[in-house]
Amino acid sequence: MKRAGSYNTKQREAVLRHMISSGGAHLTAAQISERLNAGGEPVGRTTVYRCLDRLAEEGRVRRFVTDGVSAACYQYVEAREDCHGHLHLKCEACGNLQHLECGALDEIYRHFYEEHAFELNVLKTVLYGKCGRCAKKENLNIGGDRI
Amino acid sequence: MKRAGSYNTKQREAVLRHMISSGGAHLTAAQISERLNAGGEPVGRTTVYRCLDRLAEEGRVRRFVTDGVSAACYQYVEAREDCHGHLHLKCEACGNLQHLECGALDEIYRHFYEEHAFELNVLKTVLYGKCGRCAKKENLNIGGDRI
DNA sequence: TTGCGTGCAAAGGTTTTGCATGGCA
DNA sequence: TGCCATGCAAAACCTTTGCACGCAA
Repeated sequence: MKRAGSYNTKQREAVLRHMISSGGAHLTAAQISERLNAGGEPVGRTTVYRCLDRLAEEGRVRRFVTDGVSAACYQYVEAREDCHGHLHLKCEACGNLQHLECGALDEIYRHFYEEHAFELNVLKTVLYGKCGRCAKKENLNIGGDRI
Repeated sequence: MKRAGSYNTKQREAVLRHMISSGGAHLTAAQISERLNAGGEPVGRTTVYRCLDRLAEEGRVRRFVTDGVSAACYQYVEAREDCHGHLHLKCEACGNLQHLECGALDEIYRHFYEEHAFELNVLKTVLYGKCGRCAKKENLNIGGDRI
């Protein structure tokens, strides 16, 4: 599964291990680098980018972009690829990105596929809206505009 | 529908007019600025960004991010009222943007709202995937990758 | 030894911000 | 007149690249 002529290095292992141990968390390259540095396994930002690039190429990690301004997020992909995984919900108010893991999603997929002949790409799709906390906050005090 | 205390300027009109006349094309801020300059209606890049920000806020324009490295694209959104409660499906293969009009959507909204406390923003959300035509095509001849 | 990997610094690109000027109402 | 808008330059930001050095095999 390894690219021919590639070496195993501590840094590469550290990055992969950190992705795995973070579960399905969304991490930026900078976060990964910082955490590894704090954990006593320093890996430069450049190297983190390069490792993630390769991992993404191999399909072990997926890269996604929310708004294009903040940094890209990387997420570990469970070995099982054809499990539907999950959708992502991005709150436009607080910027929080939340995983949506829900049994009803299968039904939604099926609906799009059967009724609209559309194969939803879960990896790329991000749903935008407002999370419960922010919606509540906005109802309490009107005029709290945020980016 | 205008923000209170906003002025109409030539630049803002020029940007909006250009978006409208470009149909549903995907344009970057730089492209818009260049074309307007070439057309004798100079609008600075900064201003283009600010106009697009506001138009996106008003829902008249949609902002797309492809990879987070190249520039974001902006696209004019038909201002029809009957487009209000519709999701958009974007085919990653042929690029076609399809309006989704379906009674089941209400149920989906309600599901997100009640089960996940998430208010879906229909204006900004685009579902990515593959339309029926392209999925069928891909099954016939393997290896037709497109961006 | 060979050649890939690493990491610093710098470059490249997009988007935002500060600030003085100009224009709408 | 009072704001808001504009646009230049510069900043902020993420990501990539050049290059010398280090390390895996």
